[in-house]
Amino acid sequence: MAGPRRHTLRDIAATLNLSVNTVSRALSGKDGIGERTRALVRAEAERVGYVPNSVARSLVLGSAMTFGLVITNPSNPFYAQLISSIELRARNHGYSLLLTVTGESEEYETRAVESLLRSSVSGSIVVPVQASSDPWRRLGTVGVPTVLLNRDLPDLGYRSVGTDNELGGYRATAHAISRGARSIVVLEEDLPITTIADRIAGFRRAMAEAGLSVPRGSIMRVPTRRQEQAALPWQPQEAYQVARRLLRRARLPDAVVVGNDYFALGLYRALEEHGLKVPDDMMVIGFGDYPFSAFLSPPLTTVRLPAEEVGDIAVDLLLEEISGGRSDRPLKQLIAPTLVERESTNRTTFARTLA
Amino acid sequence: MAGPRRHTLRDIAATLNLSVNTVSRALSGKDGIGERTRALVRAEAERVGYVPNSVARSLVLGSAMTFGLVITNPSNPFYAQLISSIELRARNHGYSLLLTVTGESEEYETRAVESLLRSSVSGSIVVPVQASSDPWRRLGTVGVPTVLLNRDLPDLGYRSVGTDNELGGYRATAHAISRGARSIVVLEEDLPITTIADRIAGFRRAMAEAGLSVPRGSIMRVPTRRQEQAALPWQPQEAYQVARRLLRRARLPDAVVVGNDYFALGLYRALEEHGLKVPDDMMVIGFGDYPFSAFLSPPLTTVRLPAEEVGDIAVDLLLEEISGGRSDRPLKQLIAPTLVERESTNRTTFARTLA
DNA sequence: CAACCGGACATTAACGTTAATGTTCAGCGA
DNA sequence: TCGCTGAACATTAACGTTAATGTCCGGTTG
Repeated sequence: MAGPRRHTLRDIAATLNLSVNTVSRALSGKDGIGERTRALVRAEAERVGYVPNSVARSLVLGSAMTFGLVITNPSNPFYAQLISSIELRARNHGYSLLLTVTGESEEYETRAVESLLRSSVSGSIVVPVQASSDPWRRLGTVGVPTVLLNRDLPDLGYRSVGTDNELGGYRATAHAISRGARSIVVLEEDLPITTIADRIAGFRRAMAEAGLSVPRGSIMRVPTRRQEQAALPWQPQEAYQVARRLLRRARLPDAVVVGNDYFALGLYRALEEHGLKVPDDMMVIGFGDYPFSAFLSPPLTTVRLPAEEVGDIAVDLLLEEISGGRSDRPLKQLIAPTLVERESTNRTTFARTLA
Repeated sequence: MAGPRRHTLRDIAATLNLSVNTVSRALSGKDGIGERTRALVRAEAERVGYVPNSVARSLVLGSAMTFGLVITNPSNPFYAQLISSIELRARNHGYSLLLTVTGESEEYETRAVESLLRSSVSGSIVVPVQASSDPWRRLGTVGVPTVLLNRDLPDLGYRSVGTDNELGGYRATAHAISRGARSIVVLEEDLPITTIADRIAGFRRAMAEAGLSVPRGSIMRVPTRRQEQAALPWQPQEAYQVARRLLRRARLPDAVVVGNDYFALGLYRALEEHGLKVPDDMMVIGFGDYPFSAFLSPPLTTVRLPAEEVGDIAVDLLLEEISGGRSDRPLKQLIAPTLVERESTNRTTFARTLA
């Protein structure tokens, strides 16, 4: 497969007895070229199957027309959708996508920054592992436009897009309350990211507004696996373990709000093993509206995240940042998620478990 | 964020009164440089935060140390895992990943090829949309090493890795038969790819070996959405529609083997609506062992695909192709999938539906 | 002591493209 | 007819790096 050498502008110039510059201008449609010549050049380029070398182009133009996309875990359906929508929109604007997967590992994240700098990407869209915002600060100092995706690093001045997790947590909780829940437990991932803190804040706000107390043990944490293992479908299993601990309690909550729909799977399993019915014995509210959630038994009420919109805005923000145009958009953009009501909160009889 | 100009080798050379070449050699650890000088250079590079420009490097070396990864749909959990494992291994070998999403669209695929050529990737790993292998032939002629992933294009001489779908289809079917199924229906995606044809071939082989007939209507097709919509979680819904058609039949099959676990979700729903129980009224065998499949109710018996192994081999094959080393590996590699037995085929009573 | 050697660095060229600046010459007006 | 103009092209430089040669010089060798 070690094919023939690629044809360059110089080759075409040589066979047509033209200068390299003329060929370049002819092909890129600039003026100052005779119509006859242009046609000749185009024909020859076509004939030899000329493909412009965008590495050389990048070097002289100082821009690689490439975005760096740094994602923690493509196996998270939300991120998978983000990848798709970002790739599509970036390409529509002429940019390619350099993908890096960090797997929630700060070490990989640091390396990713270095890699982005080296390849002189035009900009980068990043889901930070968080905890430390230092690696990403580096990008800014060197002048790489950066947009934070889904998770914010407030102490950097970067633009960011994400879902309004506080609102999501609020809506999930308020919905449960409106369906009669009085004691609610939250199952959240154990990561130091704004996303999760926001959701919990929303939960607390909804509880407070309803005058409900949030006793100790209302927030349960599901441990996170990192690095290589992050891509593995671990989440339902880990959530299942935590759910079993929950179900050993003397007093069970009326509803459980989970941090993502994988957790709901684990919870469903634990409930089934305990002979408890959703929603009559316990209501479950998910987060993410994953592809399977509408098809669970019972179908899962969940907070739908506007992945496509978030991805599109991320690209738009980055494009604005690159073109340097001040925009009327806010620096930090939060898209409101919507609650999708399904059977897992459709409580008909109110068979409250008694202590 | 339009930061300061990046420091180059020339800057360092100037401040240290050295030649550019010396600085380059000092930093890249080549010999012919005095220890004192090397230390000086390294210190200065550190001080100014020097980052090598890999675009320039790529230009002179003729290799961008980049792989093109062309995937149809990241929202397919199998591909999501492939992306993760390929990215990890590629990066471990010093390669970056240029991601393209085709969404099963031949138009996007053609554009992707052009884009790969332009960016002079060192090689590419490709899930072809298939039907036409022409765009990919182009890569070969220009000398871009290419490995086909998961779907083969037999008429090109490219290396390929994938799962042994024939074996997968066979094992799924044979398992159903071993659990007492005599009439089996297959639900497959409506795509002209080897993957699906192979699975069906495996199904037929298993049926033939058991002396069972495959009447018309045994293979049902689930239509595919393309392009932008390909990322959407459409599959369970479409499969549900097809499953409803199936359940209107006078004579229902003992088992249904589906082309991917999303389809199983749609089937579960349709069965539940018809008041039919899995596995006692009908057994279901999935394909893919998606993250949710172990947590369905009942847990889904399914064919597990060795995503990580396939991804790793894809990278290895590409590396071999690039280094030009003939290897002892076969050109086409098929990894055997394994059957994961769960409750959806654990038939205890044999309540065969009668016509 | 002259010739040689090799370490340590400098100089030059090259990668393929684009941008800036030159050159040529036909056509035109004064 | 002379000089000017501008279209159509050529030439040169530049992007930042690496590779191939060059040069210098102190030290070794016969």
